[in-house]
Amino acid sequence: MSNFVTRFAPSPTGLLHAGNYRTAVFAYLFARHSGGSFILRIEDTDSARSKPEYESNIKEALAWLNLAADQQYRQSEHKIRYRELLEKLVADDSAYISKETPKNPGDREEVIRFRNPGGAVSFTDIIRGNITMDVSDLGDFVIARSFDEAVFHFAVVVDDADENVTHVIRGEDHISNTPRQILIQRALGFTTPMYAHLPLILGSDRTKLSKRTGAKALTEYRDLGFLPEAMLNYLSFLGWNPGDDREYLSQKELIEAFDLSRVQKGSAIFDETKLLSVNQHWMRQLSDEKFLACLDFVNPSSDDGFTKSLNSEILKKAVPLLKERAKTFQEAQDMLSNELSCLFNEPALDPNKLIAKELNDCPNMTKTALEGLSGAIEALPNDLSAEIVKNALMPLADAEEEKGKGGRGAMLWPLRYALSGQDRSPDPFTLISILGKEETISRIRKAIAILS
RNA sequence: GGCCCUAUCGUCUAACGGUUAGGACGCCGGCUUUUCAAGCCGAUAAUCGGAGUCCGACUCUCCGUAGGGCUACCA
Repeated sequence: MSNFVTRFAPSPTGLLHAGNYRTAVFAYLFARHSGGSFILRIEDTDSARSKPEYESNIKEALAWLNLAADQQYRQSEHKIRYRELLEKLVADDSAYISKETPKNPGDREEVIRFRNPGGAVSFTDIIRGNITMDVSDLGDFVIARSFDEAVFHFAVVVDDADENVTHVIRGEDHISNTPRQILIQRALGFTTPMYAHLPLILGSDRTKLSKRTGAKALTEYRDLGFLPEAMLNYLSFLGWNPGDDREYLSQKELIEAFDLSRVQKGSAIFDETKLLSVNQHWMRQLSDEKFLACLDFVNPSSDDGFTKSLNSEILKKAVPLLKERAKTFQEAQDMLSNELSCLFNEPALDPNKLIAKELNDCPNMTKTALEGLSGAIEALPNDLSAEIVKNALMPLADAEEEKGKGGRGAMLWPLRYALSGQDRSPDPFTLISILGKEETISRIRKAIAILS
């Protein structure tokens, strides 16, 4: 246990993207690793732009990632405290009420400005070391629009102090804001917390991730059938690594391994391709039962009922195929509706495709091949595995190979096509093991009928 | 423009003065294979440039260059 306190302080003025949540992940990991606490603070001081739906989206995303906060609150709940301290600053002349000529709609005639003492302010950043900035050119900056409307810099300082925040972990875009916040802390007699400014997450255009440049909201990934453990794993590895060769860590392992001293200084580009492969890894870790459950809850907040219409026995057998092919659950659903639909529905066959290319001048050979196959399958036990089927049928295909006309394909292509009706599908042995003897033979008979 | 931060394969990164500069993802090739996917094996690929310091720099210093951030009565 430690007395470390850190926080995630999003503003509910839009849907947050992966870059925002990466900050939450690091703060959370830091808190849990050190046995400290993690606060969720909703920064809704901009009442015009803050929306309840954005706040609930933030909470949904955090719940999805399994980043539980020890405490949570909104800054709008602290107005009285802000007013009290604002009045104190004005009373001791650290701040003053300033007459303004409004520049933008909504601007006040009077605001509260901080009396900037100027000079150099420096602080130590855990990730970057010492940073010094001349604060003079900031001028007397605005700390509140009125006594009841504190502005970001002021509210942050007050809350961090009141909540005993020891470590401010936030994006690098706040480095330039830090000196003025330190000025406010000094005026209020607060101690300065430790700062850790994280490198930014960039889009493929190498600029800060933003909706405008096409960054998805984090919850979109959830709705696309990504696993939270994959997202957490991927996000943790953006700007940090455990110091060994491990690439896939569970939340528990991440908490154990996390350390701010291994955080990168340079920004990282968000790479969806890599995310996809991490997601595939975690999908494969799931038990078949859990995998099936996820198929119906691509968006965990509601049951799509996707699998209801599918034969459950067959679906169960298809899970290994999905695990090997799909990189998201959305993809898995799509496969079930497309290239794997032949598992559930008898395909329509095109006679021209039934015959292997090399043999298209003699349909009779294909017909005999299918008849031979059908007989061999008939002789198989009822309980089939792809292995058993393969062992039984490959000799026949090899025999065809001996004859030299078209090789194994002369037999295996029509078999696979008769069963799938598709140019691309799993191999015929797997198909047979899933479809079962009866259905397989029925489909082969229909294919033979088409050839006649 | 001013201030600040940053800089290793295409991407995420390892190497905290001494390595043939390592791994992962992707890409490419091969094996396997009727197809697709998977799997296995392999290849290509990087220290931004220039000065220093040092016996020795990816690593330290300085100068460039490039990229990014901030520069609101947004956060």
